[in-house]
Amino acid sequence: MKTADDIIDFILHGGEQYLPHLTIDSAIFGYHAQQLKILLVKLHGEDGWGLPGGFVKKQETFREAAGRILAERTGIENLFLQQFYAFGDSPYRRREQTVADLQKKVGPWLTITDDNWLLGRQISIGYYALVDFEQVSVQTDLLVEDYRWWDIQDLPHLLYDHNDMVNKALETIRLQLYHQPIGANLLPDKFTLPEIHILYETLLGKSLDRRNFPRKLFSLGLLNKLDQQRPIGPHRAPNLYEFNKANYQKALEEGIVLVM
Amino acid sequence: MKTADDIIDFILHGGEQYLPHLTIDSAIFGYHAQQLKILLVKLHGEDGWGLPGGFVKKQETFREAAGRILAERTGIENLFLQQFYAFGDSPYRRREQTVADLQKKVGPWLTITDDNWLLGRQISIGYYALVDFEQVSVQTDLLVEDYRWWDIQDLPHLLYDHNDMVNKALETIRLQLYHQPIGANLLPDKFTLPEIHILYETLLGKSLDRRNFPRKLFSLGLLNKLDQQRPIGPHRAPNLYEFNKANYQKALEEGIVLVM
DNA sequence: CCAAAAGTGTTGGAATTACACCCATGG
DNA sequence: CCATGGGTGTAATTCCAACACTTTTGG
Repeated sequence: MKTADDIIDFILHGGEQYLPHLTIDSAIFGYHAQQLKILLVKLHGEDGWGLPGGFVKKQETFREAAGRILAERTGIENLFLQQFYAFGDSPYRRREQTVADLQKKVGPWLTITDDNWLLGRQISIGYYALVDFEQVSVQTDLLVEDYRWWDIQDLPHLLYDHNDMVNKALETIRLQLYHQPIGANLLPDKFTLPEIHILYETLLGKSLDRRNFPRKLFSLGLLNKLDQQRPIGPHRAPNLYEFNKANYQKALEEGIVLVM
Repeated sequence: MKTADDIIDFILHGGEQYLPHLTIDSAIFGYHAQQLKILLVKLHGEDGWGLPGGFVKKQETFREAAGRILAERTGIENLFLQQFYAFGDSPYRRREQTVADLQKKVGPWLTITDDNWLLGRQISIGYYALVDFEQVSVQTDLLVEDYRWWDIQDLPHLLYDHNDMVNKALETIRLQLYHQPIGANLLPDKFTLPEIHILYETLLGKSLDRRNFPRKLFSLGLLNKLDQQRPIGPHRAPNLYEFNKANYQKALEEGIVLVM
């Protein structure tokens, strides 16, 4: 989706390639400077910020679509991606998109006819992703006017029902945190104990004991201690750790019970 | 949906009233004779058993649709209903329904044209419900040829991806059990400790200590002891309990942490 | 040598588990 | 009176939470 012609073709004939009335929207969480952030985009023709999203190709799985959309936006492939909810109930989504609505969005250069595939009620399936902030480089293009990482404490009013989506995604992540390990996709390969500690605190929104917290991860065999330190200015250099991939994978599949 | 004419109208013109390409399917669990059961239906024109489902009206929420479909099938209203997943990835769902497929299903009396609203890829949103087995009376009609409660241990091969749906629903319920109370909709208003005990064991698929189990429910204030017993043949009559509605509701909303 | 952050062990209390005997009932 | 299932308390253990001082580093 690069040139203006491509976009015109998408608006008029996208229905030949994509499923109509269904989008995937992704809450992409990244972690940086001890802050949990979420990636929002601003599209040309839209008035505010929203979650990055896209349509599902007719032969594609939801999962593949979510991965493709994410790769298009962030450049990262093979992410931890999880479906968290299907959205269709908000007043915005129950009101059908009319010819006039759509015409207003696309501007006067295109004429929308009443059989356009984008008309009607749109539902959305939400996926969340946890990414290493530093690996992401967002591409702006003819669709995406701007993008930005936002503190989740400090979100603006988002388009449509996207605030609901963010809240539901966070709620799901917090619950999942008690049954699955999280972090392998939010942190760099090698990280320090304070880093993962603050990550968990940020996700759960509460403070965790500095001495007890690592014990739980160790007792589950999730961490390997490395023989390296990271210099961090005029302070004691913290040790580096990595996830024990085998145990991490096992914990993902079989589930764990964490009490924090 | 009662007469043959209604059904013909539904097949030909349902798209005017319902959202195309989207169904709601419900995993309706009931509990009886110390067995967790699931309600399956067999539709006219289909070869096997599947979950009861239906379409969403254009102005209806998913939630309302799930409730309406459930009420139509079981006669129960105002149920505990929970969305658990959106299904669209299985090979069956990615293969589009063709004119020939649909024609075969509806039989030779109707002619399916290539603009029929039922053609194409169908996705489904799964809801689960927990119901009191005894309150349910299923109606057969021109669509539903037969219905039956099945032991979940003993399910047949279901239509399409419905086995996946049942498994995902069970998995979700088991996880939810640790964070929300369950039972008010599966048990009669008054029940005995052994009944709720075996219910939890059945849902979790593991045995729970007969003396420790009730203590947890009591410590959360979920149960009121009644001054009644239930005669059960030549044995000691077990006491009856009811849920403490206020605490139950609070636990539902705020969440709990159960370790079992 | 100083400021800032990392690292590390122990203890008291709470929560969880494990376990066995008596009671009530209807036939 | 007997077979069956219901009811109940305690002790041992494990798990969890709370807590403060020492070490390292660069400036």
